[in-house]
Amino acid sequence: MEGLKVGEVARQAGVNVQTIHYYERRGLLPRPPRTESNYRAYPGDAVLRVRFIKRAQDLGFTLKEIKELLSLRAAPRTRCSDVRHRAEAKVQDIDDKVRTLQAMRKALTKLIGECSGKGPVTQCPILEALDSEDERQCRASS
Amino acid sequence: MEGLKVGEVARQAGVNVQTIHYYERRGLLPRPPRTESNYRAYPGDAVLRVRFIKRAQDLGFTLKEIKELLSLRAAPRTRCSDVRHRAEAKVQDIDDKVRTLQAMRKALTKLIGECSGKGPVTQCPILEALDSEDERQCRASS
DNA sequence: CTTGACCCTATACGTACGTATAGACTGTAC
DNA sequence: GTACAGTCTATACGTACGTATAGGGTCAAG
Repeated sequence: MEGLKVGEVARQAGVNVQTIHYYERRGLLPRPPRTESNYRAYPGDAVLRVRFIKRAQDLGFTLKEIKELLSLRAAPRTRCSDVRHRAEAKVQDIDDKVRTLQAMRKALTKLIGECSGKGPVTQCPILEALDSEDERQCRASS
Repeated sequence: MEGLKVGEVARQAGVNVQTIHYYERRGLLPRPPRTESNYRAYPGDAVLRVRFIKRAQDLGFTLKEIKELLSLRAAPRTRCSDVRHRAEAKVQDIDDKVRTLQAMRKALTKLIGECSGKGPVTQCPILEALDSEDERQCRASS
C-alpha cells in the first residue's frame, strides 16, 4: 500500500487526526488520493506540510494567512518580497497587540499601587476606579 | 413608569441591546423587575454596572473574571486584598502574553533579516525556515 | 387606525481553532 | 472468527464574546 494513513501523518506531525481532517476542510491540505477502501493515502511530504502550518502558527499567523502563504508559494512568478511583506505585516500586528497589553498593564499596576490590600472590599480603590465616571481613554481593541 | 428600558441603558452605556441581554444571561447583570407589559425596568445604576464591565474588559479581564469581581464585591467580609490578588494575577497573564508575542516577533524579524526580498519565492528564506526540520523551540501558547 | 420605534423570546450566525461523538466500515492479530 | 485498533462521514460541542434574525407584542404620534 502506497502512502501514509491519516493517523500516521498525525503522529509524525504531532497533531491529532481530527486536526488533519480539519485542515483539509479548511483547504490547507490538499485532498489526498484514496485507497480502495476509501482510506486517505498521503504522500510523505504531507507531514512536512502540517509541520509548516504549525510553525507558521507559532509565528503568529492565522490559518487563513497560512493558506495564503501556501498558495503564494504554489504560484510560479510569486516574488520572495510578497512573503516578506506578509511577515512584516505580521510584525506590525504583534506590535499592536503588545502596545494594547502594555497599556492594560500600566493601568492595572497603577490601580494596584493605589490599593493597600488592607481595607474591606467596599473601599477598594481598584473597584472604585472601575466604577468611577471619569473617562480615562483606555478603550483597547483586544 | 419606573426605571430605564433596555435600549436606554444600552445607549447610556455605549453598548447595544443584545449585549445587555447577553450579560444578563451570563449572570453579569441581575434580572431587573418587569413592567406589566413584560419590559425590563432597570434601576439607574444598571448603566454604571455595564460601564464597570466594559472598563474591566479594557483592563484585560474576561467576563468570567468580571463576574467573580462583581460577586466578590457583593459579598460582605471580602477583603480588598482579594481584589488586589486578581489584579496581580491579571498582570501576570499580560506579561505571559507579551513574552509570547515578543518571542514571535524576534523569530519573525530574524527571518525577515535573512530575506533579501529579491529572489523568486522558491528560494525565500522565510518559507524555507518554515519548512526546515530543525526543531527550534518556538512552541508558543497563543 | 395605522405606521414606526421599541420591546420580548428563542435560535442561529460569526470568528478562530480545533475536539469529541455517533454509527458504520476495514484491516489485522490471536 | 472475533476482538481491537484504525478509518470513514457528519454533526455537535467547546471557548470567548458577542451580533443578527425571526416572529411576535407594545406604545405613542399623526
